[in-house]
Amino acid sequence: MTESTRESYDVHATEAKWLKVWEELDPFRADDAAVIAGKPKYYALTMFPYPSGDLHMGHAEVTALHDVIARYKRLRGFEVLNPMGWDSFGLPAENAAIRNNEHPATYTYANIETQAESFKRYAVSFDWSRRLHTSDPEYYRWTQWLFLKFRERGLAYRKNSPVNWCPQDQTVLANEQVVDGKCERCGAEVTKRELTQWYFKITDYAQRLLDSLEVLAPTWPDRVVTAQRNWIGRSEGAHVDFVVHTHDGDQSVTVYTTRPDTLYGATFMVVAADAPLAAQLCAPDRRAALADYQVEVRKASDIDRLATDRAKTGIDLGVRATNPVNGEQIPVWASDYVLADYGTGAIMAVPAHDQRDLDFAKAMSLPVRRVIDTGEDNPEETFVATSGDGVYVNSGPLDGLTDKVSGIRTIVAQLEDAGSGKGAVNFRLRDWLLSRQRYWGVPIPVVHCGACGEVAVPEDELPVTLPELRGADLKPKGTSPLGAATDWVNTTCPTCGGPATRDTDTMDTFVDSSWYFLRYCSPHDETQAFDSEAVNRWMPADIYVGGVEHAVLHLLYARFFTKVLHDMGLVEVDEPFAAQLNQGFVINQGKKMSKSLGNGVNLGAELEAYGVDAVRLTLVFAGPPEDDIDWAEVSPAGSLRFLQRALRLADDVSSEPGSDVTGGDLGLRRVTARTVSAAADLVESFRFNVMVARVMELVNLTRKAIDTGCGAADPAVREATEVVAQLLSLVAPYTAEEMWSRLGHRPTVALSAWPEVDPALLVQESVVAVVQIQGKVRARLDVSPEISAADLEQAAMADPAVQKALDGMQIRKVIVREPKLVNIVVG
RNA sequence: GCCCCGGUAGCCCAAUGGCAGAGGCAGAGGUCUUAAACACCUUCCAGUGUGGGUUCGAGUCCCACCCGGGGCACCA
Repeated sequence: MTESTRESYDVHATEAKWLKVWEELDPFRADDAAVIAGKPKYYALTMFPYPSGDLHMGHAEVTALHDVIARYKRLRGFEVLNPMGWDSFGLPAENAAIRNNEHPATYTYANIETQAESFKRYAVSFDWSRRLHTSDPEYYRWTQWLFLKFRERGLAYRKNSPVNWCPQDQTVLANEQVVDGKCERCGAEVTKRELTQWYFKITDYAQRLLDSLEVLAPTWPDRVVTAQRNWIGRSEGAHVDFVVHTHDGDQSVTVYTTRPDTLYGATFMVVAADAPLAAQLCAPDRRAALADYQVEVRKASDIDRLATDRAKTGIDLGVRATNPVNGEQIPVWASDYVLADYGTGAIMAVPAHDQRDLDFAKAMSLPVRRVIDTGEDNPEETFVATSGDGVYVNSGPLDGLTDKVSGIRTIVAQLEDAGSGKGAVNFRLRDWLLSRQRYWGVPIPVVHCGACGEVAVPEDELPVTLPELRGADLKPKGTSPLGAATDWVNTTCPTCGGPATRDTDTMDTFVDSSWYFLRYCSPHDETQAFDSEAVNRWMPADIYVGGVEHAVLHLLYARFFTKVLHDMGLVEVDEPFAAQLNQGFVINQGKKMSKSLGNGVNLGAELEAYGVDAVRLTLVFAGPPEDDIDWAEVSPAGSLRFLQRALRLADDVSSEPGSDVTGGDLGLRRVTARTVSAAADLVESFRFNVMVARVMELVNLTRKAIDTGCGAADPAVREATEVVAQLLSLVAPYTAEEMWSRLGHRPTVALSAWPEVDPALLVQESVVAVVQIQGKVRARLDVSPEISAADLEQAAMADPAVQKALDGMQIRKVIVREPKLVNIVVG
């Protein structure tokens, strides 16, 4: 061993050297012409970052994992589209601008440059020619265009409704952005406000969004599919019409129920206290009480509402309703336990078989009537509602039935015959509230005209660019800061030419990210949002790598957008992401990294200490991609040692490039072939950590072959080392490139072809067959992989150790699984 | 409360129903070295959360429970 090979590996010099070469070669540009000519495409997509500061460990992990796939597919002969951009509108830039008295663009674009430089150093194989930023007018012009198209189709509309309000960020929030009653971004307790806001009608797509999950389920993570199913929240039941006898006459009120079969047990009705219906139905002498109650309800935050042990409250509206199946007169109440925006905002209460109704009945001393005898204690006495199957009682035509399905079918048929109800489906999903009262976002391209009303800005006047505001102008004050730019707000109506005002809200930044993956397909097109041909060429994204925190936010919205664009005939696919991989978090010492805990790990410092390759390798090797990585439990120093070992192999190889390998050491050749074959399966199934383990194994064996085996001159050693360089190129591009170069090849290893495997090398010469007696191993036999069952059994029986163990035993059964196992059952 | 995922060596993790160990970290010993670092070699370590079941055979399949992580939740 020479002295020089024992010198430690100067990772930073290697990085500088190859970064320059790659810059010149520009090897990762996706070529549309190649795909048109018939080369198979692969669209590798990773969730684009928000430009807050420099890259952190999370970015390092997701892009390291993502790049394994992109680089693998490139070696496998695919034309890979691997774009990167920035989700560059949003609150942090705006808050920084207020703090520093500057424009949000300053912060945003400075951070983008920092992150872009870091990504380049990090050697992710992105096609930088397709880079986009959602805050560029060239991009958001088309976000506005899409909004107008949605509006034309009736999928973007304005309504007045109670909305989620974040008092900290001074803006409304979508349902999806309220987590446990708190603002997803800042953690402040969310309150309600009644405002006129823009919505996307995502509820029109609820069923299709649900149905397609079936198609996605095999290739999407379970937790994402489950989360979306839960979020869409389909339930089946019935609409039932009750006639309410109000002071102003009879009024039909429809309730939604999943248990129409318990209709005979409905002893009262409840309407949402904050719905207009409550006031409509209310008896005159109860109106003051209702108004008082409504004040109480509005004061309660979502946090209070969610408290599980919260006592039921409500007021009697002083009117009665007729139960359509038995004519019974039941009281009508208003309460906040019924939600205004789910179902019809009114329910029939069946306290015997619904715990919430029972709690309310108990609190208000309302009657309870059991209509299903489940064999459990009677809820009328225990105040524990029963919800299972049982025998129907007190239920007219249902009496005697014993299962829910036929109970529901019978009662729905009866309601439909009588014209007082019908089967119905309901969704938990609400429309997507897209208006925001903040500055740094896409202006809504609508003007409000006293004469013409709401008027779309004509397409040829897009983009409606943001007015120049900075610093204190941006301070949140409950209405959009855009309203202060009076020159901008005051405009003329595109329809009548009269004075009009611009809509001052901006769009939720999730609108921007709902279509960026389409823009990547033709990022510089100045005439349209995207070129449909290019989109049809590349879409769907074959893999989408990103964080599970978007399980119901971005991923649901992007699916909705894609389905709408499909319906508009603009894209062929109706699902954007064929497969998905969610990485875990990088944590430290068992906890999420945070400033307050002081356990943050700085990516830049790690890269400085161990180099890009060692950090990437550590992240990929740590465990399954979905698992969290505790940085305290992994060893970037160990990764660096391994990379040095691998690199040293390349120095030791002494055969010439292109040497005929057919006469090379067969044992090593077999391992090399098996490693290549296994690596392909492992990458395809996202088991990258195991793939790395296989490469380590090959490195160890090649080392052994050089030192104590066939020797450095054997062409099998070259073959193995070249495979190491190629497989390592998926994870450690600098080291792999350096190896490739030292092996006498021209750059770049990233574009070398996936190594071919001679199938003959995958066939084992002999295998070890295990002979068990009662499941215990008694002998091991070297046999041919093609051995017949009879021959294997015979060989097993002939083995002396087996014969000794079987001495005097009665053989009951022999199980043979050639060529690997014989199990002899005695007894 | 309902639903999903997981629990293998001191640690991170492998294991088409067929010998519990591929790889790594940490530890121990050794070779090399004046010594150390580097490198290389050798080596210790669990019967798979608990209890049942299916099977010739279970980490793997089924049931119940415990623990950890996640989703939904006053959604009728």
